Amino acid sequence: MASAKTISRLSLYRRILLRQWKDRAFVFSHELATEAGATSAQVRRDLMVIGYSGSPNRGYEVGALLESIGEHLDSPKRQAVALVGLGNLGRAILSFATNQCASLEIVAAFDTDPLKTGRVIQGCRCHAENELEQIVRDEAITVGILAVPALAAQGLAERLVSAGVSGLLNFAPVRLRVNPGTYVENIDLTVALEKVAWFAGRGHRNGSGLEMLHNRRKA
Amino acid sequence: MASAKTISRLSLYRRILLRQWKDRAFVFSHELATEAGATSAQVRRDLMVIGYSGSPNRGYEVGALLESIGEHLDSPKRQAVALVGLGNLGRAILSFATNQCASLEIVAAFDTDPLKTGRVIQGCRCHAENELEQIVRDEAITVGILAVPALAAQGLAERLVSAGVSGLLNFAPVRLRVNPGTYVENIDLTVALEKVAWFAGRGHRNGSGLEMLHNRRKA
DNA sequence: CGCGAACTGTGAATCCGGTAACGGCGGAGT
DNA sequence: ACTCCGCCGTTACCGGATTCACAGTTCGCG
Repeated sequence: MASAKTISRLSLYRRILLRQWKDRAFVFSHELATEAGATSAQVRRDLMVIGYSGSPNRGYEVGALLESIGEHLDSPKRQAVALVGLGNLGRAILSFATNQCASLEIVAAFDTDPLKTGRVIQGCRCHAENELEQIVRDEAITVGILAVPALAAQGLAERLVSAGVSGLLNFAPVRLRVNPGTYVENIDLTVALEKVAWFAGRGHRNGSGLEMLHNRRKA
Repeated sequence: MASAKTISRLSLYRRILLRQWKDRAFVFSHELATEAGATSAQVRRDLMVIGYSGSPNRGYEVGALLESIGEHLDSPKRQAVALVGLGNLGRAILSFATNQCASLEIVAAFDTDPLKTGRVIQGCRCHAENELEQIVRDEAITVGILAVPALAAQGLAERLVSAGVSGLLNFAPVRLRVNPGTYVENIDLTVALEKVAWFAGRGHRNGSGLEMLHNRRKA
């Protein structure tokens, strides 16, 4: 049905619409495209997937489009998210995510540091890690964010999954081994940095044919 | 020649080798594969690209393989990196990157906060942003990391590029418009989180009988 | 020394995603 | 009302990336 790439782009389209065209009536595919770093054909095709139709010569009606994207991206019920690890990275994620996603909420954070456990940081209560299973079950948490050192990641991932989490966003520089049926998205800073450095040093082309995470400019 | 995906995986292979098989003599493609979350065929393909040959029934010689990867990933000269933005995210990146990459070094950081400028944070000196062009030129910085708010990102990207940077790692939730020839890698936390949530909600679990949600047609 | 097992290297086939292209429609101008 | 223009929806196509499959090679062993 909808591929992961399409989902990513839909999320991006929504953010763009909300940020700068919330009050406009209509928007064209090529406008969304230039703003998202894609082509107009790609935008149209993504919107075809979600089944929303614009009108010729007018474009897409912003309000209805946003609603339609929401229906396909957001889970019918609100999804609860757990953040594991409250170092610099964890706090950065917390401040990013709190205001951003409508249907997602970080309802609990975990850390081993006794200076942090029990306190409320950026509106989110920090618990000790031995309470993890309990709270994940009680709050019906389905998504986990791992912002912990590499050595701790695998064990915590297993605990999260066995407590009911089915989606993981992993910042630790390790490939997690989880049971099939669990979705893992890895964000690997080291790899990303080395990739950029490689292109900066040698290849002088922009990332074409890459996923939308790469900017694409036309001359 | 080598695609971006291959570069990413090579970087990952190297890290895996260094972390856990540094002292072993030989390694098999399927071992690297399971550790990297890939298939053995993929590993062999990637290693074919860099022109390193293993020996049948033995596998790849770890030391020589590491060296060969290094020749293809690392720039002949050491590359200097600038980090712009020293909020939580910036500091997290700093601590990640300092020990990790051999041939990359974050030589300067920038922030607008006068409490930070002039100080040395995690072994990296923090400068005011108006010194940016000067320092980028003096240090021959080729890679920039943007860990700043969305509104500031585009302007800083342009300044970095015009001062000589040719690769950007962008954490701001904006698609940068830069001149062609500059490589941009976007890391978009919001999009990543929404993607994970989507898969967690409508999971791709392998069991049979998962109901398909149908697309509403809009008139 | 020959056999079997296990791994590598690589051409071929397949899969996937993105782009081009074209028909259709709706509003604007005359 | 008719025509024209621009944009949308959709299909067909294309190129890259991944996987398959198999030949080639090396080592251990009886």
